[in-house]
Amino acid sequence: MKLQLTLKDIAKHFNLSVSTVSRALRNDSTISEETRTKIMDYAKANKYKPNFIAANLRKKESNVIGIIIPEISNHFFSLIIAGVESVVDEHNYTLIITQSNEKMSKEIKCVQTLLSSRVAGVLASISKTTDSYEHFQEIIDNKVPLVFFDRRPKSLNADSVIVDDENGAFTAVEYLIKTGCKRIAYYGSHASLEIAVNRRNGYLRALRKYGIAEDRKIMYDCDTNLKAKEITYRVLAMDNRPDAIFAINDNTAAGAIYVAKRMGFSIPEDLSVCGFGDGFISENTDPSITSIDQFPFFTGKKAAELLLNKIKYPNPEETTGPLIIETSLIIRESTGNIIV
Amino acid sequence: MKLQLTLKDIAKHFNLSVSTVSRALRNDSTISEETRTKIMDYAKANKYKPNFIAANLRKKESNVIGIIIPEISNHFFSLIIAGVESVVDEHNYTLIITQSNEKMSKEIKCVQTLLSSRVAGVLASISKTTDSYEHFQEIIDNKVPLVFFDRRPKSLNADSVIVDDENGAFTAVEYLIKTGCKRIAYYGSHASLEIAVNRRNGYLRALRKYGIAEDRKIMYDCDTNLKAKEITYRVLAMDNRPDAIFAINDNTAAGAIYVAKRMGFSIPEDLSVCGFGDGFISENTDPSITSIDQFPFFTGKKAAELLLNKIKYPNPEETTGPLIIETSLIIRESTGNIIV
DNA sequence: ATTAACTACGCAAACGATTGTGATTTAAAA
DNA sequence: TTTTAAATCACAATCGTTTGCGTAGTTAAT
Repeated sequence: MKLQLTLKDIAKHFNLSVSTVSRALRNDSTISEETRTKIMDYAKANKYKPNFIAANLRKKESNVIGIIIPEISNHFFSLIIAGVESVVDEHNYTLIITQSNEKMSKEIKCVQTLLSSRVAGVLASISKTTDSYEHFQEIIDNKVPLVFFDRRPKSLNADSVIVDDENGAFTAVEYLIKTGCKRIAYYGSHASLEIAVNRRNGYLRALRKYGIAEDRKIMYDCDTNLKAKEITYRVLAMDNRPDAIFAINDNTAAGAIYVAKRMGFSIPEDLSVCGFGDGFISENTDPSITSIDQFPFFTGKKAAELLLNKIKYPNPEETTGPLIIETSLIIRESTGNIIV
Repeated sequence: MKLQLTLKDIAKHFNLSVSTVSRALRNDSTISEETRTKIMDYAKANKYKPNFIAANLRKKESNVIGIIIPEISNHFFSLIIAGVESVVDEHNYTLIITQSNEKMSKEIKCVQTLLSSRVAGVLASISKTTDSYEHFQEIIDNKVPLVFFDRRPKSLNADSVIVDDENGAFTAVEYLIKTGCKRIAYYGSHASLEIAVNRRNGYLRALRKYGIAEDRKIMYDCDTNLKAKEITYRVLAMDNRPDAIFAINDNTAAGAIYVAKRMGFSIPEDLSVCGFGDGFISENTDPSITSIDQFPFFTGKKAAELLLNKIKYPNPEETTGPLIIETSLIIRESTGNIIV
């Protein structure tokens, strides 16, 4: 048995030329109806599979798009991948997934791989440690379409699909205020991440709007479950303790809740807690966590659609402004009711 | 600016032949030291990227391996992907990810894509709805190495890496018994899935070992959070109610806990609950859930290693027995202490 | 009957890399 | 000085497709 049937094999079988077979399979009308069906039937019966490699080489185009993800097993990103996959698949493209593991060195390697694979376009979310963008510039220089999602470089003129973190945070904090919270702590992350800055800004804007003074003493650098478990004892034991905690992600919120319950606080009566990101933890904690849904699947879809559009209508110079995904507040049990 | 530098471009620049450039870049000693470094320097300076497509076509081999996943956003599978990616990357292969969405029709399409992409090998976990295996047989017929992970077809002679579900379930239930539970309910899944059957068998074996009679009345077809929430009211309200629940996955266990708490039962005093799979929900519920870790990252690693080994040392006929991943019981708060 | 216009297909050159073989140069051996 | 072998590199085929162009053979128009 031949390993893989080729056009040449089919041509030989019918005593035809390779080009005729090729055209017949693409249903080219310059080939007679009779010959066409004859060839197509034979191809189907013998499970002919076009060699994408050869076709792509010849056509100098590719049906694969590449994606660079900080961490595949992160639920948020895996949902983005699912969204991307849904549209990529629909358009008969193939997805190559690479993972940076939040390290710039690996991220650079990902770019090399994707470029060597001559992908038609790349989707990327930069790693936390990335502080120079030459590798991404190289993608642009090679004129392969590039779209960032969620996390994007500050100093690069490229398309992107980002979440409206600022508004999301604002909405969450405003909601806390409307439920009667007057002293809201912030558990955030390093200013190096744009999303962290934006969420913090949303938090601050909400405070300002309702005339609540910003207090640095209850704003923490705390973005993991573990850190929240460490810090929350101190936070809730202080004089003039916060009556709410707004955390940059649900894992952190869960850590805060864990500690608060063990310290005897009841939630949301004594303390309201709100997370961000709606990982699926938030539904399973007790109480379940009020949070901000970022619609990662939708984000992935939009990013892929934008990329495919750029592939279809190439226009290297032009980049539209970022596509902004609006968030949604999901109210659960860890916050109180709005006071009218 | 040229789109992508090729060997021909470099050759032209130095007035050398393409073959010389090719050999120089692979550090072939038949090319003079001087020419070699000259070429390599130039290539590096101008960011030459070998065209994998062309190389693969010529060499009739591929540096990409494909994976077929039922659902990417499932945490278990995303961890498997991460494990796969880690070894695939280490060996300078590229990963193409396809998703069956638990549908056989899509799964067939995935196989077509992978075969057309002339992957060097494929990793697959079959979808829940797959009931014929011709598409996988086709992979084998084409002599491309194939390794199943976690879920495998019953009637196909292929390599696989599977979790020792039977022993895992046995260990969990034995532990429940040792903590004093005498009437253990089972929340399981359809018999169509091999893993469901195995877990159930482990459950039954543990009961037998300790002389506990199997009772069909407390064995349920219940494998989601929602179903658990529906069913548990009834389960815990019955006469002679169970003093423990062993659930086929953590989501289901979380649903049971949710209801049990609301019915006023305290866990684990009144009711022990044990899950399976150690999704990261289990750490964040209250109480956190005792569960069975399946080591998905490790499973992915092993599957990838097995596949790469088959690629390296092709031996189409021979398939070793399945590689079995042992599980581990993670004791948390939803179960009691062992009674000595 | 001659020319024009189709129809249906084949030829051959690409795409970019790899690799066996052949050719030239140079230096060493006889 | 001639022979030989090693060192360097070029030639050309090849992987499987695609595609512009050319060419038989047929039909229709003049």
